[in-house]
Amino acid sequence: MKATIKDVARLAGVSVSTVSRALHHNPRISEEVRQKVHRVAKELDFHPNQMARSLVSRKTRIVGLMFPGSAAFSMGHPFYPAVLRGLGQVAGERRYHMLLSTGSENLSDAEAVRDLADSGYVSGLILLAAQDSPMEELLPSQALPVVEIGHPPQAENRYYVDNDNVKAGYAATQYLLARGHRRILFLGYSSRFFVTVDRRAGYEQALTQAGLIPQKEWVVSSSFIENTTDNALLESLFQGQGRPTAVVSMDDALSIGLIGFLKTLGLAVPKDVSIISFNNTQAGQFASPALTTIDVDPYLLGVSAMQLLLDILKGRVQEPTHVEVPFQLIQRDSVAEAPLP
Amino acid sequence: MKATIKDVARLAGVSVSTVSRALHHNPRISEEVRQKVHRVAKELDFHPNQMARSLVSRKTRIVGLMFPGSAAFSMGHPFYPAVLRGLGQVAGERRYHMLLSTGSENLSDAEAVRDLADSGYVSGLILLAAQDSPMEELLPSQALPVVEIGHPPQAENRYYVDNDNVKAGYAATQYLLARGHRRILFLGYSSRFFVTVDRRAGYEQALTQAGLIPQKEWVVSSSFIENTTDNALLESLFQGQGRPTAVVSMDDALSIGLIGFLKTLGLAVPKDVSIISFNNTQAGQFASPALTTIDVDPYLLGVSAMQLLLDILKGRVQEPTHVEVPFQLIQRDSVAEAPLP
DNA sequence: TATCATGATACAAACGTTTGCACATTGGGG
DNA sequence: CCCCAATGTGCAAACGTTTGTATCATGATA
Repeated sequence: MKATIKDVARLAGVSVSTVSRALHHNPRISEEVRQKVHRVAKELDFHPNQMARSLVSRKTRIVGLMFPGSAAFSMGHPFYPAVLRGLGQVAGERRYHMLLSTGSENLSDAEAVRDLADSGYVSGLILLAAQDSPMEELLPSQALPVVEIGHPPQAENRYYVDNDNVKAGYAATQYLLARGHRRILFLGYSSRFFVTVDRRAGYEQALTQAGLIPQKEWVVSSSFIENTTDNALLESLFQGQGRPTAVVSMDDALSIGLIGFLKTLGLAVPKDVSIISFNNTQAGQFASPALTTIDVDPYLLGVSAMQLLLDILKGRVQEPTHVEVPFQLIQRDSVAEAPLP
Repeated sequence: MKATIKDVARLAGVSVSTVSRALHHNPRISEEVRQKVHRVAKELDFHPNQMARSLVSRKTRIVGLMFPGSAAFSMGHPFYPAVLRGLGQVAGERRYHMLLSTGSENLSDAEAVRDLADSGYVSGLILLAAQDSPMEELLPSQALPVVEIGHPPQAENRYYVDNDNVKAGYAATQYLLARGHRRILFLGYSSRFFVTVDRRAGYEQALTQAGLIPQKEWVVSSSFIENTTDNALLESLFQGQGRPTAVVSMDDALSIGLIGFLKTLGLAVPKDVSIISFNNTQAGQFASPALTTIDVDPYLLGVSAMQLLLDILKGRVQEPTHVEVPFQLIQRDSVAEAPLP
């Protein structure tokens, strides 16, 4: 049987309320009593019952985590474990716990969020908002603070943490332009993803600024796994004279797929085609050639998100804010000077 | 402000206790009242306060999850997301939630488990017990049901879910023996992992039964990333006449590393060396050659573990049990007939 | 010596449920 | 017509905390 606050009170020879205050370092308690209470508590291995505590305080020390398409699915990409590491680090330090959205197969993201909120177990929510989803309307109903990682379209009155992906897309493109490339392809997964949209804006901004006109046909999505029609499209693009000499690719996995694909067309990276990539994964580091890539620092994304949420819960943040996490361009071997025209 | 049971009672014109019983389908409540209560509850979007509920029932609808070296770290390997998917599926169906062990960097596995148990938030624990760890002594103190995935050395009075890894090791080795191989190497990560130990036993059993004598020097561990000394060892083993013609490799990632490594030695898979692998990852499926591998069904492992734990919590399982999850040998292209001697 | 401010502690209500028990209503059997 | 079983409801205690307010010493002030 676990020790309760009453046991501590009895053994310390004080009242229950005194124990409570002593453990909370309330200044109204004398140093002497405070020490004694702490000693007894330790002796009994007393841990306050969180349920009772939460019942009166109307708060828990748990935050809900919502990964797109349920945690288990997204974990396939190294980005998410890294975010999780950041989240867990801060949560652990501040003695919070993390509740995973249990992703049943037949449960939409929005339903999963609602479920988390309704459960009553969490005091706040962290949403990995990779793509647009209809969770807007149901959040106000529960009065739960929400921090999003990756920012939603209309983000004025939301709390979120993100890279400046427009700037990142710009930087990547600029890096290629500076090396003489003029025919630059933009390769992403799907325009449903926020990152794709933002980085594309940066890409077009850089092109325009260099006096080039962004071509709609040169913005392509593919996954190199299922979708053979996309690959046919890519194949036609890379045939012939006016082919791209460089690619801005939204993810290392995509880039690695691309390298293999280009090889089948007789094109070598970076000799014939340069690639600048995103996400700095281990796979990209060991690929050949090793990928020049932009590290968006998912760990820091996680750290910042959890810090922001816990600060909100503590009442230290009032107005909707966002935190920008810096990215870093990592030079390796997948980009070369553009071949002479 | 959220609706409480009192609001429902008032609006339904009955007492609080009647509402409680009505919602729990207590037979003492008349059908008429039951329906009315349910209607009002739905109308108010009433969700019972879990804290209050847990306070009296001394139970929560949360189970704690403990991944080795903290969730975020282990997620790098596709095995764990798959397990998580299974766990989440069952938890979701049965309206349970999952609390992640928040892995601060400076927190041992044992401490993390203790933290979970002490938190008071969880009613049971699922431990991904990949390797030996000193969590034995602290579990009895808390009266928390624990289900382990992957079984510990002395497993008599524990609940766990696992493959029969001895049998799996035997089957893998047998598969090679049946194709004429006699010089078979066993390649693992580290003998600290339970799976390595068990499968090795199966491996040796198969060899012995075929009239061969297991060689201690032919049980090697490597990771092909950091550890160059292991690779030197492997290199010497694969030089010269009496080299292995086949390998039993504990993981697809290891096998893929091995294929590349052998290539540098001028040896081709499966022509010169056959490989049978474990874990049936996507990487192994797309590797060249595609890996012949044993699928240990991590999803089912997760499903079974969560089912077992929830059944224990429901009081439907009394005695320590274990569940064996079947594995499956998937034939692809990394194993060939042994070359003639 | 009586009064008061000060500091330390205790009392008791409240949080939202569940559940053992008491109570009220009904209809049937004696 | 009375009693009793059966059926349906309500009362109130309990779960383990937190916290506003009351109480109690103590020593200083008048």
